[in-house]
Amino acid sequence: MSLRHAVLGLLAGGPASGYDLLRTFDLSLANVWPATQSQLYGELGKLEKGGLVAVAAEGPRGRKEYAITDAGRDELHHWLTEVEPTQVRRSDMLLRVFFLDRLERDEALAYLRRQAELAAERHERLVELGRTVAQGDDPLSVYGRIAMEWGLRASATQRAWAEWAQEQLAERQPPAAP
Amino acid sequence: MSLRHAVLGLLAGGPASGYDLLRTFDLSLANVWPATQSQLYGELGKLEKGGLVAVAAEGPRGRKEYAITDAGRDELHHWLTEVEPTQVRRSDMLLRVFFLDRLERDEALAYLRRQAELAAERHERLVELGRTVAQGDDPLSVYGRIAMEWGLRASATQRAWAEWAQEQLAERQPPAAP
DNA sequence: TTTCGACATGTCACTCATGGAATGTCGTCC
DNA sequence: GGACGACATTCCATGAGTGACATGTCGAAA
Repeated sequence: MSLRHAVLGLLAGGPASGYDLLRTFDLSLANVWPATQSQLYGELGKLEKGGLVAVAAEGPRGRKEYAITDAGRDELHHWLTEVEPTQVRRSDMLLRVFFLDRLERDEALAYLRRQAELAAERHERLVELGRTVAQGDDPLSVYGRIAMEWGLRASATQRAWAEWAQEQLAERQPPAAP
Repeated sequence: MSLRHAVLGLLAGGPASGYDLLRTFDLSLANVWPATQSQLYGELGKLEKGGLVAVAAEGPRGRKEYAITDAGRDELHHWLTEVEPTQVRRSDMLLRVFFLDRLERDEALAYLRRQAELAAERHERLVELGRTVAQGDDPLSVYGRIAMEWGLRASATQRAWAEWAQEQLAERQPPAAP
């Protein structure tokens, strides 16, 4: 439901072709809203049919440059200011936690340890990403950094949680004496 | 992809009908993996066809009580110990952040303020939930509390982030003098 | 000049998820 | 004994996401 708004949001920054958008997705939005070719081109077609975007120019290789229309701008504004974000709830990482008692104690601890590791890796990757890109002062970089900060805090939180959970488990069920 | 494992995980704790599972979902797993009737019954059918669960007994009103099979237990164990959780990435809340420069400053601040509010509400709801249920010492309660702790920390983190982001915005673009 | 990589769009088949509706049964309370 | 709420399953339409495949063009370098 939100891909259309992601497209509108990007086109609000200037006209672009499907191909352009695809690269922008990979570069900046991939972490919060990945999209495949088929989805993107399909969505562009639907948006055009709905009058929210229009073909502004045609280039070589069949390139079609899309531009946002006034109707599209209205829709984007409405989505940004009036539609409540749906909180993400599905997490197979947490789902597994519910079933940790189906495992041996060591296996359960290993699982939590692994989650701490993964969170640490994700954190590291974001720090790295922050060093290489998004140093600019342009709006997308500024807000990109704010979004990235979310990722940094989230991964740190997850790591701390996974370590805390290991302690809980260790305290609760001390291993049998040899 | 994980609904099947959620079902297997629950059935590993004892046989149950689709209806039973549905209620358990609503009570305990709803926060990490919601499921609808149609999905659940569909999944049970597929699992039975695949030999991972079997009808253990039939009751009144067409009730079919399903039990996990050895193959199902193997699959569950495999999923718990060897399959890496897919990190959740889609977030329309963060997607909007990228487009905040399309808004007036006040609108952008209002958006972030609202996200802080929502996080605080979610936190409050979890605290409340923690008071009313999950006081037991049974495995599902214990691990349920660990999962809940994740939610508590995540919502606290999100709130702090949204407040930080407001400050960033306020510092960066001081309102024009009157 | 040919060839190769980047540019560029599009389709298909499949699975997952959502939400709603239809259908019927059992037990209990009045 | 009738009405009602809880129990219980199944079907269907729609839309979103995935991944693979198909097709073709342009520019530059070897």
